[in-house]
Amino acid sequence: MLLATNMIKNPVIVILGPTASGKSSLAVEMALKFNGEIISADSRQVYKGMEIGTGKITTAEMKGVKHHLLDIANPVSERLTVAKWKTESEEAIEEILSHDHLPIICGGTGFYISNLVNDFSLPDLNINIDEQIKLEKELEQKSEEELFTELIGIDERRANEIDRKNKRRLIKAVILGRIHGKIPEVKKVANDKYKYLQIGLTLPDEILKERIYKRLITRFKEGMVAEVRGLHDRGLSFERMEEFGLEYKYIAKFLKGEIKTEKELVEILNNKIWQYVRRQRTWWRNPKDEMNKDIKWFRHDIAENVLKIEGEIARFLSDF
RNA sequence: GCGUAGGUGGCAGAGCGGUCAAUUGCAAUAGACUGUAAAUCUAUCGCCCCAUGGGCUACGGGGGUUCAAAUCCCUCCCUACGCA
Repeated sequence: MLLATNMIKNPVIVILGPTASGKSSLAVEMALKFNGEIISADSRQVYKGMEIGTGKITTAEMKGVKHHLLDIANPVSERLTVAKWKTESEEAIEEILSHDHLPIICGGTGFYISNLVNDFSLPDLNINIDEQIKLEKELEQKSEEELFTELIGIDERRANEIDRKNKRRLIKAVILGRIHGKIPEVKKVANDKYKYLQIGLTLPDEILKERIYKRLITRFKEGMVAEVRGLHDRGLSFERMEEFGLEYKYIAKFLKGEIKTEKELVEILNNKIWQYVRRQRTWWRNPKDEMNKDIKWFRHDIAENVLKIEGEIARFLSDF
């Protein structure tokens, strides 16, 4: 019985790891074994119509397992952020638990997972996207120094810890400050609702690189460029695509003619995806995030490890 | 064969007598991260050392001018374009 009670925390599984490490299929496998449902923790797969470019799981690959938080936002008119994702994911967890299924968070966006698992609090921004973009454009005109100075006036604590060379963060902090005044200190709330088991998937560099490359080629064959072109035809600006990064950013550049050949495009993407993998690894390596220490890492190229993971989950569940 | 423009660090590409181990971009490596996170930002990036300093080898090869050369001269090799 997994139903929430006041006494017992509920179990939530997290499957994380760098891109192309095989998270999605493992999550499905585990969901089938443990009667689970999957919640995607991917900052790009939340958008409708962004399929091949995000490596989104297909209906066939889901094997009947219910997936949450895919296709919940319109990339043209909406901007999904951590706060929204956190709220939605918690709702999904509750829903899954309510019919006695096991919630399995699966994804590569460490920032999102960290916010959920640490249960960081984020007040409602309460500003619509057009207003926000207008403010961003306005603040973009200012220098880092000016932004920093304004931030000190609003929220000294945040100013002291912020990376004062990172303009985007400064702008966001100033906007938050203008709306909310001092931003409450972020701290880990003692999470009394859920108990998490975090499974990390890894692969040796050479194997991961090869997988990334092969997957890239496959996706080109599946019509990734056409998908991006189609999105653009339906109103998704190249500017916005560049903001999405990776596949969308560089295919947009290709369609604009800034990247000349498909060969060049593949090469650039291959590098950029690898750089992304390294950023993901850096995130999970960060010792300041206490929850990182609890991640149980498994090499996904060793067949027995799937059984080990299964055992790990079974043992974890036996405590509830 | 003649003419012209070039040959610079993994790549692209600045520098054109000293302040150059050499601007910058990319790639590479490490790191940060609380509201766009696939984004954004930072650091390192010839070799060696008794390392906020010192030594060595470097700007196609060789030679020369100069106190001093990636930068000037000679010569050889190579590349691109033009003319034969």
